[in-house]
Amino acid sequence: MPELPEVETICNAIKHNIDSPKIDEFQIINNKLRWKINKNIPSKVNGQTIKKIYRRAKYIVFEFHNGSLIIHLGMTGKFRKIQGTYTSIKHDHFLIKMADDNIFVYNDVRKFGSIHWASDISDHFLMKNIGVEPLTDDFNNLYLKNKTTKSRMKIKNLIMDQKIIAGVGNIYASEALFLSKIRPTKIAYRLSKSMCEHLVRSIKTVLKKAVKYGGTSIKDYKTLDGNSGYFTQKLLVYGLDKCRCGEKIRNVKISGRSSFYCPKCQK
DNA sequence: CTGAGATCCTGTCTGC
DNA sequence: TGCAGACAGGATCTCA
Repeated sequence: MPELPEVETICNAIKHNIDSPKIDEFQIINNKLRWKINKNIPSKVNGQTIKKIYRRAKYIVFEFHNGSLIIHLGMTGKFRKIQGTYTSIKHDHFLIKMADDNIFVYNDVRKFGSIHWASDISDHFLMKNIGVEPLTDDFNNLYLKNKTTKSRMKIKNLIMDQKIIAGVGNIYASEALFLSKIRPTKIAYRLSKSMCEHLVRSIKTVLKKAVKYGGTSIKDYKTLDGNSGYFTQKLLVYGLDKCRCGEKIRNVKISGRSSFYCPKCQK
């Protein structure tokens, strides 16, 4: 899926593509997503004004006075903006027609995405166990050291755990570990204090940079206008054959996910 | 409690 | 060209 930078990019794109924040009509096209789309959503949001659009972890949140829409893009979820008449294409799931005549259509090939209505978002099951936002001060050396000290997980799994850090996925986990010179297979509690500090810095650096470049496009990710992100060209290990040091990059499976690292640069 | 594996679904690519 | 199998950026659930 889109990870933090991609969701942030899409969130910003939606914000900037809304002239009037009032929703005319929410329409369910195909309710089969990760969780069936609740039939009551239209009655909650039709005619309502969006107070705020923001990202939390990998979720896009539309906030209203009476509650929030929580959207996850799964692996292949994307929005496209159209104007005028809606023409359906394969794998469309729902659309949000704004009063300003813009229509945002959600399309998801693999159906791993989701949309929920929550009257109280802090209480929602998808939200209440989410960990710290990595780009805030809450994510710091002390926080990561506390988490790693008592964990026997492989460090890559730990930083991808949404209950611990919100928004880091498979690509940026590999990239951050490369910057930190730590192997993805290293057991969390074996990280030294300075390794933890380096990792905190690296996660922040890589995410910020990816946001700046509009995200990464490996396969399915597209921003609102159909463009791919430019961070793809900035990747240092993910999906690459050769490290900049000349060494061949290894691709190992960790909990079933491809994990790239340079055996020479990462210890 | 922890951590690993199966699972949801479709499209694309590789190899025979 | 056909077809089987592997694989894809997520995260929840089940089980040991």
